[in-house]
Amino acid sequence: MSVNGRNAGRPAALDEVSKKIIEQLQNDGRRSYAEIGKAVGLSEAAVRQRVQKLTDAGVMQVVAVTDPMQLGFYRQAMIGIRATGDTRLLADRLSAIPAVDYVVLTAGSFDLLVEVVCEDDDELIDLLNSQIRGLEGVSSTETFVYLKLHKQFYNWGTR
Amino acid sequence: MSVNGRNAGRPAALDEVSKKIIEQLQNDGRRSYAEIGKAVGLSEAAVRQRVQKLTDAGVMQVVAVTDPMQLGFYRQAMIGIRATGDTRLLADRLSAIPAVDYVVLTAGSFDLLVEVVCEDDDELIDLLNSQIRGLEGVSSTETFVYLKLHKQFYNWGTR
DNA sequence: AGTGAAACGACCGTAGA
DNA sequence: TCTACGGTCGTTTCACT
Repeated sequence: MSVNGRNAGRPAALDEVSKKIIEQLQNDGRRSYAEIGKAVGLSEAAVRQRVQKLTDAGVMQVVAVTDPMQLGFYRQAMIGIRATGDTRLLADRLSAIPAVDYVVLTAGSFDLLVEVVCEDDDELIDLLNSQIRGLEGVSSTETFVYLKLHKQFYNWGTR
Repeated sequence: MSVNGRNAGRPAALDEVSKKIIEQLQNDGRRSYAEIGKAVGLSEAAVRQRVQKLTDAGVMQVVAVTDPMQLGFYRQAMIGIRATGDTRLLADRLSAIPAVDYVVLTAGSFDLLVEVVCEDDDELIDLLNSQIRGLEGVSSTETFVYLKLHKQFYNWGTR
């Protein structure tokens, strides 16, 4: 927790032990606390407390991530959007679209970037025409169809 | 497994039970097999076998994902890259840079999109000048600095 | 914040339908 | 591919430092 009870300030840096715990869970999210404890030199209970705290603070979460291709979603794309009006409202509406799995407000020649996951080209075309380009505040879009997702890392922050 | 032992073809669609299991683990990657079994109407051992198979097949993996902001990485950006030569080689070199956490080959006005995670603007500037723009095959870049990561979903494929 | 101990529950291998 | 079961190991709670 932060010193003053708010979380407005910049979070305190993690110590080396917590970083090691996170690394262990980045390699395998189901590794037991006891095993992690052995690796980082802490008791099982201590590891569990730290994981709990890290999770509660939103520093990390243990989740299943899936491979869209393996699940029948053969078409992914990043869509750059130029917008008018409040981009936060637009981001909310974009987030509500099931095929949209990533929304970020940016500075540069796009105001938003959204990643979409589709079953095929037809769904992507429909998505663009019927769901995205029609949204209020979307002035133009540019689509970058994924040819190959080369590499994706989940070790943000610890590297 | 695929019928002929290779994984070249399109994977078979998952049945409803496996989808439910994945959903459970997307909500909480540490949920016990017994608990998941209760939710999907299967024994603990059956759930365990299916999770093992899904993991081995690369359909899903349970991992810790972290929030870069909470770990002191206050600057993220997407970089669009126009390239000459073999983009696969370039993608390999980009993947080797620690600050790069996402590399995708695209069709469109960029040949690659890479996401980077930096501590601050200085690191981002250095990354662009010293590590990315100097790579052989990079003809131009365009940087989209993240103002706010609005939403990120991990339920790719199941939606 | 950490340890240690005891009760409980989860996990894993194996056998069998 | 599933259930059933027993041994082992992990997790949880609590008292203590």
